[in-house]
Amino acid sequence: MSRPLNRPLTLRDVSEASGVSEMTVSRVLRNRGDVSDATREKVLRAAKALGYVPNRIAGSLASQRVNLVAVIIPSMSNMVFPEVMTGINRVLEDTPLQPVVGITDYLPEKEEKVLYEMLSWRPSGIILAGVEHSDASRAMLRASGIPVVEIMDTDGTPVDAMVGISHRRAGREMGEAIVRAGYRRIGFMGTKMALDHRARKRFEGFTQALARAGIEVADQEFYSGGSALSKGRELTAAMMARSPDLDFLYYSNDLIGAGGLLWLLEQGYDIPGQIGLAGFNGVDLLHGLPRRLATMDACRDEIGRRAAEIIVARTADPVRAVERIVTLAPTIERGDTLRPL
Amino acid sequence: MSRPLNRPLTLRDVSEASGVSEMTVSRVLRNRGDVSDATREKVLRAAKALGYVPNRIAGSLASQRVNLVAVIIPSMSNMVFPEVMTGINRVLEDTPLQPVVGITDYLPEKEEKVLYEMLSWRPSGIILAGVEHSDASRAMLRASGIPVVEIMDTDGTPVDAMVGISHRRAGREMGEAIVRAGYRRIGFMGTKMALDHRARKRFEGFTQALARAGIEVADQEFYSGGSALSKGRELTAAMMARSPDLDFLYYSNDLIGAGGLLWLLEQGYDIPGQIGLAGFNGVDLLHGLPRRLATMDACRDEIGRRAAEIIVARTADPVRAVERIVTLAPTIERGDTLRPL
DNA sequence: CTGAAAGCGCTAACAC
DNA sequence: GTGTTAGCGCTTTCAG
Repeated sequence: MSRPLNRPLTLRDVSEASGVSEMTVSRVLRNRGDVSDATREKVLRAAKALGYVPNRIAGSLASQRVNLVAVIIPSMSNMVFPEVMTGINRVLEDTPLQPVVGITDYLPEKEEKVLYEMLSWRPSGIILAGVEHSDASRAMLRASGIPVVEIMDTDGTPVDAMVGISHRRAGREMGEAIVRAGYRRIGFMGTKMALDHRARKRFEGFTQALARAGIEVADQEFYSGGSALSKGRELTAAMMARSPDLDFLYYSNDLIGAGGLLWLLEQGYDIPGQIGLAGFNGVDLLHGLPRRLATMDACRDEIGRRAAEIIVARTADPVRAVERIVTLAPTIERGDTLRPL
Repeated sequence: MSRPLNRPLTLRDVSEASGVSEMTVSRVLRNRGDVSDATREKVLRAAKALGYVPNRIAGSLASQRVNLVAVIIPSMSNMVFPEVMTGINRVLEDTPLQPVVGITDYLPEKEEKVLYEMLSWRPSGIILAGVEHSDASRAMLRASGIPVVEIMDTDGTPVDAMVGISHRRAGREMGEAIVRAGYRRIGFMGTKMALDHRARKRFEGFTQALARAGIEVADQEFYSGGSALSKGRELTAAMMARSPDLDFLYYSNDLIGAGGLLWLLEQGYDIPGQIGLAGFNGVDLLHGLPRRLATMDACRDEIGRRAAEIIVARTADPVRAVERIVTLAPTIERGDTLRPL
């Protein structure tokens, strides 16, 4: 029972089946130019009957237009990125543009490779996460001659356009809020940050805010891999054993924060009196936990939307000036784990 | 400060810059055929200096080969699918094939549209979720003449190949395990299942297993949208208020199950003595909860891997016979919420 | 080992 | 409204 590996149909097949020239068939199928209703009917019928699917490879080569937008992100399992994708999708849905996703696994070399692959398809625009890229990547982006939007982070200089939040500032503001709420013995937990620039920047902003208040991070711990929730438990248990006098824990993401929260509640800690907690991201998931973790929205959906809008605007009219740098302002959600002022 | 919307480079540019014919430049860039080291050097140097990125549109048209694999899934925020993607990626990484993702939002019309779009790029293979598709979609798949692997679910007839688990059987087995553990007053909570065929099949298998034991589902509730964790709480609270005598709750996914678990623990229920719980999927997240929810692994990663392997095998050698139907066998993880036998 | 010619399937641009 | 012509940038094929 082998399937019929038959030659794919071409415009010519539809042309012959309908008795209309290839050119007119092409016009009908693309809704371009005036075609009489009679011919249109004939063509559509023939195309459907044959099951013709146009060949965009040929079409794109001929028209020098490719309605693809390359979206390059570090990971799909990080929750954050699917949400950014949702924002992008919503905007592109109303346009002829189609997103195509590439994954870098947070590896600069892989980013370079993926970018090269993507560019070889001559997309209409590129959206990529982060502002730190290899020299080769930057060169490719610049040479591509297409709109490029770097997203998530605005602490840096974009090749072209940029949409995101300042993670340094996000960390700083959370640090300030914590200090203002009266906490003094503060621990930090997060991913190993060698390649996670945004986590690093949040940490930098955070320590800076503490420093201004004359406080140092009392304890810290970094992890990699594994289920974030249980990591949060483990790290928290270990840190509280080591530094039982801590009165606040700042987590680099909500999931490990949630794990810590669950553990502390089980141990009978008084939250947020005895100890306060905060995470980062504002993930939806938190809404089902026993307490709402204090966090900061990363504006994921809006970042996706704004980035896509820039691509759309530039694609429609490459000349018109559009905002090049969009800095969104995340707000602190105090939840139930950050003492009220 | 407008960017240089310059003409993209072509092989010809590299040819002229290096003084080597276009044809030989092409050979060097694709590592095909024998080229002297001297020329190879010259070409590579020129290409890099110019920042040349080949045009795959033209290349694919000429060679009639496109190294893309279309992957069509309902959603990216469902956790399940990113994990399937991971499996697919791992296999394709070692090949020239590249996955391209399309999202259907569980809508048949959208699936049809996305499929059409994808096919218009003449991919080397298609992986798509589910076995229920519109007639038009099936027709397109059949006419495409390329390997098609339907994934997740094996309760149905594939167009070509199929990799997944039997959701009907999964539901049945969980039902049997619950009955065997001695539970009798059983409630069910899940998504509205009009378009989620897999959830529906699990439910069918589940009720069938209960029926065989002379039991009917004592209460049931369906939801849509919202944060799954808090939905789980709400649904559970409502159901326990309505049917306080339930001794088991079966959830159509782990996230709402986790929400229910948290709520029940807070209310002081004795789990699994007074009331037992089970979900579906085996999501990693559960490992950080106060109790491990009983669940059933959906084999997401393996499904992705096996599907990709089929595509790879068929692409390498369209004639060689490969398994057409791969039914994986998920096992029950009893966790801490299903009474031991 | 290298090059020249032909054409992949479609569309831009121009006739009629 | 509809058809004709000439490529798009590359690779296949064949000749040297």
